[in-house]
Amino acid sequence: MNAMDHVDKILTQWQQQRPDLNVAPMGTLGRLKRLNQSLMRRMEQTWAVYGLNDSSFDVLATLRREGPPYALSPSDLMASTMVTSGTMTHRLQQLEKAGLIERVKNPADGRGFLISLSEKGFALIDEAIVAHVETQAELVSGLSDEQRAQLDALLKQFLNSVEKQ
Amino acid sequence: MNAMDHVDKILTQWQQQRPDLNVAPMGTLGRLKRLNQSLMRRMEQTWAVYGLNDSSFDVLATLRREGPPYALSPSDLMASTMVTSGTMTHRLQQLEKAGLIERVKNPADGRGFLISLSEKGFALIDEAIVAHVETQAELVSGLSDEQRAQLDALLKQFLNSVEKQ
DNA sequence: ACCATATATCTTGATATCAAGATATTTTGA
DNA sequence: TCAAAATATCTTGATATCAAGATATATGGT
Repeated sequence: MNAMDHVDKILTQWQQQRPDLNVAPMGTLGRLKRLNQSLMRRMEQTWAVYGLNDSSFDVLATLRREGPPYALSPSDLMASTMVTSGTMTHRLQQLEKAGLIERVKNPADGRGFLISLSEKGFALIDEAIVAHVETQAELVSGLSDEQRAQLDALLKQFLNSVEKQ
Repeated sequence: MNAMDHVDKILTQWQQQRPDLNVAPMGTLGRLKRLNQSLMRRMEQTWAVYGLNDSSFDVLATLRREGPPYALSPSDLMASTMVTSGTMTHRLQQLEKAGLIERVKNPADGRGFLISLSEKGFALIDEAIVAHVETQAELVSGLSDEQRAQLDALLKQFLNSVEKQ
């Protein structure tokens, strides 16, 4: 419980080397980063079972949860997933090559496209999401429901404050 | 406070499309991921002022906080920073080219090296860490000290449970 | 109607990362 | 002592990402 973890050791080292620095925030941000890294690696294993990774799962899931007709523009997808246009172009190329999405010219705007789930893409994401949710449940099982809710509230406030800054 | 954020909208969409799924963990993990992404981007701006990025800062800071003689093997650095050997080789090449580290053959083990901060590397990281800590303080300023401590405790337990799994 | 500006997307070039395998050296066990 | 296994590091090949710039189309103001 109170045992020193990897991050505590880092803070102790800094305190000894640079006692002038306030390293408390470093502890919080360091754990956040390391936790995220561990969580991502675990989730990637589940995605890999379905031939997916973070990027491809992200796009397919965004289209799936949108509901019928399971279609968005690349710009909408960029906004949802926080990546640049070059990254989204690349992701869509891969997914199109794999036959998981289809693209049609946007009839309402000659500059753009609409990206939609193919039948194959729909079937795949609808199956993968079940395994993904199970993995996530397992990952948070070290916290009680109440602790998870507390964490949720703190993260929500934190995220809100950072995105406003 | 209670306003719907980006993650809440995602959960609502899933609930409507797939009411069979328990998406509560997805909220927590989604906020963690998005928060980490926002935080990293902000910290990168500070590192860039010193010609550094996440990778190079990470290595230099690890050597600096180690204390005299500011030296570790590539393997030690890999363990501290959670990257593969190929990644560490690449990082060290860049840092050596920039004159921020020096490498000598490990006299005690002919297979390995010791990586140490150059004078230039020491001066740079000792300056950059001050700005970095200031940025971190600003990033967490949306939480009270008590909230930050609470978050810290929850993250610590969470991290511990995930790394054990 | 027309031009300037904004928008949607793609292209290019550079960097970081990983997994798998290669090489050199050390350690272990019979 | 010596062969087998372990370890430390590097190399290779593939992928994902970003920033900056290019191209095509749309929109707004005159």
